[in-house]
Amino acid sequence: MSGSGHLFERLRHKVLAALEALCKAGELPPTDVSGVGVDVPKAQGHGDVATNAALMLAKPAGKPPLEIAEMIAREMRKDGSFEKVEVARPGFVNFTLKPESVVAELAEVLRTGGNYGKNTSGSGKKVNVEYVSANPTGPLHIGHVRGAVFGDVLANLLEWSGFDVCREYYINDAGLQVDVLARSAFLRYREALGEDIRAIPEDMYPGEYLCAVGKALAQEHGKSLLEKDESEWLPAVRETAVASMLKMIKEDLRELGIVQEYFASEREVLERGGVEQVLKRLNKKGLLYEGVLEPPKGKEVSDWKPREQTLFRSTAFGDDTDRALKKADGSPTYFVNDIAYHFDKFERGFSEMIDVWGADHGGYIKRQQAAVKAMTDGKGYLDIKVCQLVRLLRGGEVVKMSKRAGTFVTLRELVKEAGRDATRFMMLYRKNDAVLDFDFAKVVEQSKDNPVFYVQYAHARACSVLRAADEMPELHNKDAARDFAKLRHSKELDVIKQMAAFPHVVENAARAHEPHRIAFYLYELASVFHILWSEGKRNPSLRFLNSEDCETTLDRVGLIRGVSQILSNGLSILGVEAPEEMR
RNA sequence: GGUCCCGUAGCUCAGUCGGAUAGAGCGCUAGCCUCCGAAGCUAGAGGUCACAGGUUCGAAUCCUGUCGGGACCGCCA
Repeated sequence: MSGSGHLFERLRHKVLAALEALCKAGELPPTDVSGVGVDVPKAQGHGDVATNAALMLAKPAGKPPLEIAEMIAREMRKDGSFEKVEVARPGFVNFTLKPESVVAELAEVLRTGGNYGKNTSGSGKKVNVEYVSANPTGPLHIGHVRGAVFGDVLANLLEWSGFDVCREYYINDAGLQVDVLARSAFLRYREALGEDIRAIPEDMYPGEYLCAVGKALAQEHGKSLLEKDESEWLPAVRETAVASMLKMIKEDLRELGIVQEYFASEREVLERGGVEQVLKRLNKKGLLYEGVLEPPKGKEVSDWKPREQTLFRSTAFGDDTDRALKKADGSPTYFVNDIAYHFDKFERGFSEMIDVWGADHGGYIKRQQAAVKAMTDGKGYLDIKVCQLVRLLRGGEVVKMSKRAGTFVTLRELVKEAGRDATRFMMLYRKNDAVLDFDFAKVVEQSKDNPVFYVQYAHARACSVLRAADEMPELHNKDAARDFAKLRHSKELDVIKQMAAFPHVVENAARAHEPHRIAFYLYELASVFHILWSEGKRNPSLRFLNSEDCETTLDRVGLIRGVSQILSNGLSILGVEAPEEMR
C-alpha cells in the first residue's frame, strides 16, 4: 500500500481525491470538505470502512445524497484496493477492503513497531499539562491519584500526537497553609530537641511525616531557633518544610511512575511581580473596577460583609459573576495569583494549556478561562479537565475515610495494595467526568472481570506463542519479509482491522483530551485476540503453530507479533507494563 | 437561589464535533479443556438511550424545559 499515514488517513485522502476529481469534471461544485470523514461502520454488513461524504455534501451541492454517493463510488472503484464499493441509504459509501490491503497494514505495524500509532497532528506545537499540584503540606492521598494518572497519560497521548509537551506541577507555596505547615514543623523541631509537645493543636498538621522535618531542623539549627521570634524563624522553616514535602510528593508520584519536569512556584511568580502585571494589564483593558459583591448563596460565610474592593469583570468572558482580585486589606486573592501563574505559562510560550483539576474545583473553571482569555487577548487557550471523585470500595463495601481521624488512604498505601498497573489502568477505565468506583477486591482479581488483567493476559498469551515459535527449528532462517498471503480467514482479518484502528484511536483520544479511550480500545483488541485464539481450539486449522506448514505458521507468528506490539504500545501510553508471562 | 457533571440492558459502564439494525462486562440460561495459557471462548434471553418539546433528510448525541443523583458557591486555599 502506498502513501503516508495510517489506514484511515489514507482512505480519507482517497475520498477527498475522488471529490476533487468530481469537482474538476464539473460534476460537483467546490465545497467545504472538512466534515468529510471515514469511520468503521457500527453495524455488520456495511463493509470495513464507510464515508459520510455524500451526506455532508448533499446540501451544499444541491443534489440528492444517493446520487453523490454513486458518483463517489464510481470514482473510488477506479482504485484497485477495494473488494467492494457499495452505496447504501441514506447516502453512505461502504468499502470492503481486499485482504491484501488489510494484511498490508500488518506489515506496516511490524515495520514501525514501537512507533505504530504515533501521528503528527500536534506538529511540534507546545502544550502545557498541569496536574497534581497538591498543596505541599503532606503526602498524596487517594484524591490526588486519579488526576495524577489522567494528566500523565494525557501528556503521553499528546506526545504520541506530535506535541511538544511540558508536564507541570504548580506549588502553592505562598498561602497561609504553608505557614501552618511551618508552625507544625517547628513544633516537631521542639520535639526533636527533647521537649514534650503534648497533643498537636487543632490548627496544625498532625502528620508524623513532619517528625523528620523537625529532626532535620534540629540538626541544622541546633537550639538557635528557639530564641528567635516567629517572624524570624518562619521563612526559613517554611522553606525547609516545603522542600521536604515536595521531595516526599515526588517520591509518591514516582510510585505511580510519574515524573514531572517543571515545578512552578507560586511564591516565585509573586516575587517576579506577577500580581502587579495582572492588575496593570487588566486595568489597561478596562476590566477592573471598584465594587461590592453580592453575598454568596447556599452556604453561610460567617464573616461576610459587603465591602468595596477591586473586581475583575469576568462576566464579560462568560463567568457568572465578577470576581475579587484584592482582599479588603488590599492583599491579593488566591484567584489573582492564579491568573498571574497562568499568564506566566502563556509567556513561557504555552498558548495551549491544560489543567487537570479535582471535582471540588468545578466552580472555578469559568473564571480561570475568562482570565486567560482576558489576559492573552484570546490568544491563549486553557482547557480544564475535571476528574470526578473516586469511591474506594473493598469487596463492594465503601471504605470510609476521614481526614480528621487520619483514616485517609494515601497514594502509597493504594499502590502498595493494588499495584501500579492496576491503579493506573483502573483510574482510566472511566470518563474523567464520571464518578469512579475503585474496588480493591476487583482490581487485583485475575479474571476477565478485571480489564487490566484481561489486557495484560492477552499480551502474555501472545508472548507465550512467540516463545513456542522460537523453539520450532523449522521456522528458523526464513526470510522475514512476508506478504501474509496465508492470512485470509475472516477472524484473522478482524484482528488486523482492529489493530489498524489504533492510530485513529490515539489521534482522536489526544484531540478530545480523553485518555480513557485507549484503555477501552485495548480491552477490545485483547478481546478479538482471545476470540481468535479460542477459534483455534474449535478449528485446528486456525491454530497459530503448525510444523507441517511453515508458510502459514510464519504469517500467523507475524500476526501475533503485531498484536503484542500494539498491546504493548497502547499499554505504554497508559504507563502500564506489558508482561511477557503472568504465571 | 445559582453553576458544573451524570442519568443508556437487572447491575457496572462504553458509544456523543448528528449517521445505518444502540454495544461490552457482570449476573442469568445452555455449551466448549486428548488441543499454541479455560486467568479464556461460544450461543441465548435482556433496551420506548430519565421525561416532554424543538432543530434536521437523519437525534442516545445538538437546543429548551422538567424530574432524579452527585460536586460545588467566599476577601479561604
